[in-house]
Amino acid sequence: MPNKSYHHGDLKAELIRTGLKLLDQEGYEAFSLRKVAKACNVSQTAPYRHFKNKDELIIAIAMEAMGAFNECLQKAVDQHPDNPKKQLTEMGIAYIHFFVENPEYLRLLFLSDMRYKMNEYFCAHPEYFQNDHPFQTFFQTIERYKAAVPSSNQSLGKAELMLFSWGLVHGISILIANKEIPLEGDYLSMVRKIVESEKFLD
Amino acid sequence: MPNKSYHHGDLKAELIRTGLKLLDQEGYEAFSLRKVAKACNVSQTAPYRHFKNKDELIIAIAMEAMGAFNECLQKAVDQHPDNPKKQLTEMGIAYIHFFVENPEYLRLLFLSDMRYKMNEYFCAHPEYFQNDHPFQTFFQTIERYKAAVPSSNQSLGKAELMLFSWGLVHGISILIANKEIPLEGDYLSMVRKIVESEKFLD
DNA sequence: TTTTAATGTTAACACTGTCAACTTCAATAT
DNA sequence: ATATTGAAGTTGACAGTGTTAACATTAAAA
Repeated sequence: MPNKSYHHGDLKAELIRTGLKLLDQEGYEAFSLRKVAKACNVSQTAPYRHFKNKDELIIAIAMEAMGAFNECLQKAVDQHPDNPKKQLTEMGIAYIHFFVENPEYLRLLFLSDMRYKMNEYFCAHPEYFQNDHPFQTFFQTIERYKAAVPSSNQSLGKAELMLFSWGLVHGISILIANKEIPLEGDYLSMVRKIVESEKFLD
Repeated sequence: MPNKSYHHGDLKAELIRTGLKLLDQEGYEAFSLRKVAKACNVSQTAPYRHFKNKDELIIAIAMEAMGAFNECLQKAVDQHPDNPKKQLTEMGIAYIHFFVENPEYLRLLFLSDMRYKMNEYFCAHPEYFQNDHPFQTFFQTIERYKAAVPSSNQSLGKAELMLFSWGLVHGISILIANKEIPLEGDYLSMVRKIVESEKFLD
């Protein structure tokens, strides 16, 4: 039953929710403020009462997506509380799995122009960055691993290991999600082989 | 000296050249057909005599960029004709270096919506894909390496090694170029350490 | 020399983000 | 209880976008 009152009640939340759905359905480039407004049965300019401009709405949507992504990583980590190495590999696999199954999230979070604007936003709001940002989850997992297996990859410091493992799963996610690389068969088993490859861990 | 005649002479080439410059200067989202036309001293709709639509111009521009990128990879490979392993590592480093120094190329070639349209284009024009596409350069280098060092990474097949090494340099390029990861110091020496890390080659 | 097709132009359309000005209405202050 | 105010909605307008249709120019082919 549509709320026919002049005031909507919770437009801000519905804009984010509807926006995420539209972004998922129609892609980043086709995304338009007016469409979101229309989908919420509200005038073109109503969103401006809740967001300074289009970018800020997209950033809010991206925050939602970032949270979901981070939860996914954290869950993988939490399933192996006493095994830092397995935490790292399972988190890596979860990373790839999440983005291959949700390619639109990948574009929103990392592959669109929004990425640059979000970086600015994070600089302006460091408190967010320090809490449940995937970067932190990744970094902490690396630190636990390095602490638990001090002999590991002696030639690579913490920063290099971070760049190595993050870069690896990030790149693989994109290559698969964007169909950059022709793959036959089950990508997940390939990914597991790679990520667990003893050649790069331990 | 501006060519004042009604017909331009070589508008198509100038559109691509000017377009690449604008893309580089103002970024992908700010890029507009009308601006390119204006920059070429030509009416808004003149480009439509040479390209079916905006996408086709961008694809043409991306082809140029793709060629430059592939040349860069090929050059790195050619500098070590008798050392397949060094070919692979140096190509990887060149890969990262190219995109970190030309982040707008990275966006154009891999991070924008254009990526998807280009994939469709490649499917329609497989002859291009088979020649000087970076994918081929990468794949051939992997194959030479695998042939030269058959014992390498026994647990990983050619497809997995491809996904591993390409994913690694691709991901690292993006993390650095997009400033996703805070880096202090010289990124190139870090990259060299990682890519040459004996843990993942041999 | 005539024809024609390639290459240019102008005018218009629908769509976009955004602003200014106006309206409604719930909550607060008197 | 009533007046006021400010948050949240509206309409209308503007400049910029991609794109199409109709027309103009001119180099090359017939």
